[in-house]
Amino acid sequence: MATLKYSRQRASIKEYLLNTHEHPTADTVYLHVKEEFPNISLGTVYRNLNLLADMGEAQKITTPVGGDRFDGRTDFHYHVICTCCGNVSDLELSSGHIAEINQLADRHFDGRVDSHSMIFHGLCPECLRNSRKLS
Amino acid sequence: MATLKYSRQRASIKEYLLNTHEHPTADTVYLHVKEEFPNISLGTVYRNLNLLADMGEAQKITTPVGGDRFDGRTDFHYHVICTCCGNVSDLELSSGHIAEINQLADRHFDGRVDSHSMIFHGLCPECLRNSRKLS
DNA sequence: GTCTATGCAAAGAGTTTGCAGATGT
DNA sequence: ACATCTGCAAACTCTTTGCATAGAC
Repeated sequence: MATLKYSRQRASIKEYLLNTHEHPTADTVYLHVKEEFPNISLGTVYRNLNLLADMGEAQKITTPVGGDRFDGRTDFHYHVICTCCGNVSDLELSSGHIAEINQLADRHFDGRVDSHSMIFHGLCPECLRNSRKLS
Repeated sequence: MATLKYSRQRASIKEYLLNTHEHPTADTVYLHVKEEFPNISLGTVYRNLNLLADMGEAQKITTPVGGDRFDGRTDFHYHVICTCCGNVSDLELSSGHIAEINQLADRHFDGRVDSHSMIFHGLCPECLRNSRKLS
């Protein structure tokens, strides 16, 4: 089995993920890390994002539109995609509520339900404020 | 605005979606409809699947892995992806429960939550039975 | 006859991968 | 020294699109 070896590129990618709340796409990560490593390639970014996700040091967020997004937070939480501006915000529910959703589903299913991935749609705080001004 | 015109290809695609529970990918739909229309092209299948989804006569299911899947059922319901065989099963929750999830999220969010898309992970009935035999 | 839908093939977005050389341990 | 990681580019998967022709109304 392959041993993981340090790389400045991966460290930079991880640091960026930990310091942003933007839930960037791979391409956004690429453009950002490119400022520190002008020669970095998109392939390297993808390889490291997938590595981090596999190690549980980042989360991959599958969205219905556009590319996947990445999150440096590793604890389980949800995301809200703003139907107005497209931004992705974090949303916390207690682990009790999370487990309840799985149990609820499991009770209504012939097989077995272990987990779920859910993405909410709505308005981010800023777009909500703007929509109120207009009315 | 463009008027929708009948086409045998679209009718066949819709009929297939209504008569299967397999939640096929576009490619699976293509291979099936090809039996009736050997010259049909994948582009036509995609165009019609998107048309049906836009008209609310089918649902597009975004999955974390592999291509999107399509469902002829138009009422709101959930899906379970089997982590063992990859099949997609239907799962019903009452509209009360569905609304409750949105309200729960809305209460914990600064912006506004309108809806959600959720996919469950677990074992389909068949794989669950098989896993019990082994233990 | 007119406008939409089709088949085809090319292009597009997003992502992965093979390889030779650079880098970490 | 040796294994892993990088940059590059090509390849790959899934999906959309432009265009000439066939089909619906």
